[in-house]
Amino acid sequence: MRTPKVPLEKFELRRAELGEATLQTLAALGYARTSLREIAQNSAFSHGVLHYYFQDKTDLILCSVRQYKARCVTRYDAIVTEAQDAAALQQAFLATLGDTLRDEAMLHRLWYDLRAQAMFEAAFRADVAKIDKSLEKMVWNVVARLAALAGTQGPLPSPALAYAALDGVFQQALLRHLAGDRKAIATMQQETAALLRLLLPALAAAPAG
Amino acid sequence: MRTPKVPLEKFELRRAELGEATLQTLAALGYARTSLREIAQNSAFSHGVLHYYFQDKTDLILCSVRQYKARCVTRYDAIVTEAQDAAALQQAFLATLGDTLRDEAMLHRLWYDLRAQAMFEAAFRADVAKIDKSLEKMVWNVVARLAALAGTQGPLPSPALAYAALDGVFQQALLRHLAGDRKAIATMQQETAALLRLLLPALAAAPAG
Amino acid sequence: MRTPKVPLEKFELRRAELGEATLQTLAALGYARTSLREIAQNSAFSHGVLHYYFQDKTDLILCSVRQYKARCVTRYDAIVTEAQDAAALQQAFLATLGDTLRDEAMLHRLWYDLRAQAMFEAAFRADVAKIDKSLEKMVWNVVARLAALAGTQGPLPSPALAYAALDGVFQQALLRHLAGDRKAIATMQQETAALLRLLLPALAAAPAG
Amino acid sequence: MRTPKVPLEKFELRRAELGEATLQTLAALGYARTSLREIAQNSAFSHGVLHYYFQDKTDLILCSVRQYKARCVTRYDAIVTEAQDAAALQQAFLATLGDTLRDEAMLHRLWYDLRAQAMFEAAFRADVAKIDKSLEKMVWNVVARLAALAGTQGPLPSPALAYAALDGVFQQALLRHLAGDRKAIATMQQETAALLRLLLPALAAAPAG
DNA sequence: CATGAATGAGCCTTCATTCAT
DNA sequence: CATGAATGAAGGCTCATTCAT
Repeated sequence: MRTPKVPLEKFELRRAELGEATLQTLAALGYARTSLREIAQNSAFSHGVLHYYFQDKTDLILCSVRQYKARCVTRYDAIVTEAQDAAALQQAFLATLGDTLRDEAMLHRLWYDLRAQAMFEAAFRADVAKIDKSLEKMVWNVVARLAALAGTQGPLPSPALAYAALDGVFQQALLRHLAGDRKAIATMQQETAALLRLLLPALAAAPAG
Repeated sequence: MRTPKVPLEKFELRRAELGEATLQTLAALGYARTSLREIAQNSAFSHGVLHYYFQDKTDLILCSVRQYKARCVTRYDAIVTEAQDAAALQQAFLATLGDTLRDEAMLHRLWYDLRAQAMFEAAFRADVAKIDKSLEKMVWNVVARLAALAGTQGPLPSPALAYAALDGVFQQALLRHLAGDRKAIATMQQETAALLRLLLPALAAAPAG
Repeated sequence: MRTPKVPLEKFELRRAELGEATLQTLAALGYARTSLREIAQNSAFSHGVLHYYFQDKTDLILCSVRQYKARCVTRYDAIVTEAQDAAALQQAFLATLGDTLRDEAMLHRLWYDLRAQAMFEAAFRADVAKIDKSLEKMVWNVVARLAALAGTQGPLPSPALAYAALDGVFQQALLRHLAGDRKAIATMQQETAALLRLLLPALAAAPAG
Repeated sequence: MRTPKVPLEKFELRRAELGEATLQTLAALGYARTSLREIAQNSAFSHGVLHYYFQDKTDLILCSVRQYKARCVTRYDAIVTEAQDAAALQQAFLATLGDTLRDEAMLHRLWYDLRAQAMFEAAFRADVAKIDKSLEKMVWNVVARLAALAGTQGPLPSPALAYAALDGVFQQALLRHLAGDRKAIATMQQETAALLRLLLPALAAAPAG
């Protein structure tokens, strides 16, 4: 009871804090342009501290990437739980996707950047794959619930296919949004709606309001 | 503004040659890890000459990216022209997709890398967007022809949606392929087939062999 | 000037303990590659405590060097006391030299390292000189006793010369031993015997068994 | 004939130039305190150049060490050739040893430093061993010639023993000289003379003038 | 034209040292 | 007393870029 925090817990807290600064810097500059000095300047600490809490740059980036995951993965849980019918769920989903695109564009471009880096650097692969799997699960939560609410009878698409296709649409939208396209969000929502109708034909019968 | 005293044709030839070396190096190492020295070493020229033919590193990379486009964009023209029926076209498409994934994985991971860089560096955006548009057109060539051969009656998906969804599937497959998944290609082909059936329901009636 | 509130005895005990850890680390890595962190990790203490017990790195190293001296300087006392005749003393001396080379090679290379450092850093000079003097005395103990037992009549070499020459032979042997030469110890013993015969011609008359 | 120097030759020339700057810096600061930036500052170049001409720090140091050897190894050739009798040769030898100690103390302490480093760093061992062998040969040139001129009848000491013992004496003298002992050189000459008389008893009969 | 020598900023990392707790 | 968190200088090294030849 002398020490308010277990040392190890405090250590992890600081790691998380620095991981967050890393995330912000990576999101702002991209992997290729992010240096440890820049990260430290976006934190309350000197750059020497980074090597006190992390083995090396890779360790730091992986830690911050895991933080990204925790932040993303529960984003759609609430709307899945709360939605009363298919139309409402779809609408909430599209709205939240739009919010994400608008508010977290920086963070999401980082994700696509890191996923691309994982194609080159084996060190990133395991973590990136785990996050991708989590995102797939998250998307599937929505799609499966949507299917249930819409009373889908026929076969469902595989979770992998649903995620890949929806992610493809999101990625294109992000690209256009970052290029300054004002209609990127609205277009993304329309295309996502169209894609959902293809994935779950039952939705087409009861279109979203 | 360089005013080359070389005949302009030769100048462009050299640029192309160096662009090709750049492409190979980028594909092997990724944007973040590619240096001008490395590029020069993968070419027949010295390291200093790069700044004679290119303003700076960005100029060089953009040039090499444009070369990437030329290489990709006609890849599916032949099968569109030659296919006699929907089943044959789909089969040829899936086979060629598989070949691409197997034989040009390096080049394609570079594409995803550069597309991610374009989200950070405005200088890359115009070129990346143009290439993305070309790819979309290329994909649409196939999809539209497939629809025609299958005798699709109802509305077609938008070219943007078709491209985004198919690209999403390809990207996931590339990720798994590079991670060592032996079944990545086969899985990609199955998911692409499933996706095509969703995009063009008429295909489902006359499934590919 | 630190005024320790610990009993002075305990303070000195700690210094000795940390000096020992320093000695081990220096012997393992050499002066140029030894860091305070590494030293602390080879001790039972934390890295911060070093600056409580020592003014700075130099102070710590000097302390550990003095410990080295204490360890070495009595090494040949026993054989001088116990030997009954010249042949036995010489044999015991050579045997012990061999043991030293085999068992304490790490510590001895440290000595040569630190002696070289003293040529650059004035701070080391006084301590190194004192140790060198002690070693000279130690060697002379043996040589002088050997001379007495052999019944040497003529003039003796100076202690400084005897030490310098014997040390030169030892140093060469250590170098070869550390380079992996299996015969380094045996060669050293032969050369030392030859050198002793030159230093004390009386030995040649009654050669060691 | 266009280029006044063969490129490769020019490259080696620059390497030698930088090796020389390295040698000066090492001699001034010692291995543990020498940085590449410091070396560059003792040269006409920026520190980036060092990595253009040398693979890494070890490569640079090894190159400079090899230069040390070339400088040392012929130092006594002239006096061996020119000396007419044993007394003259011994006197010339002692005089040159004294000059060396006075004029090149810095360089010689570097040698002892690097020889100590070789006990820790395997990368240095081969070069250090080769130089040590050259020095032994150089010393033996003198000793053997001295023996011949003195008309030595009995067995000679091994070259290794002669070198080790003489080097031990020189090293002690260097230590004292660097510590400010004004009599270090004279003492060294006396002890060397004494050692030579022990090594070559024939010298004692015809003492040096 | 083309080379490769040279620069200097910047990168990741290590380190001795300080200091709040 | 002792810890370990934090600092900032310095280390080896890479890099895009410039420029004399």
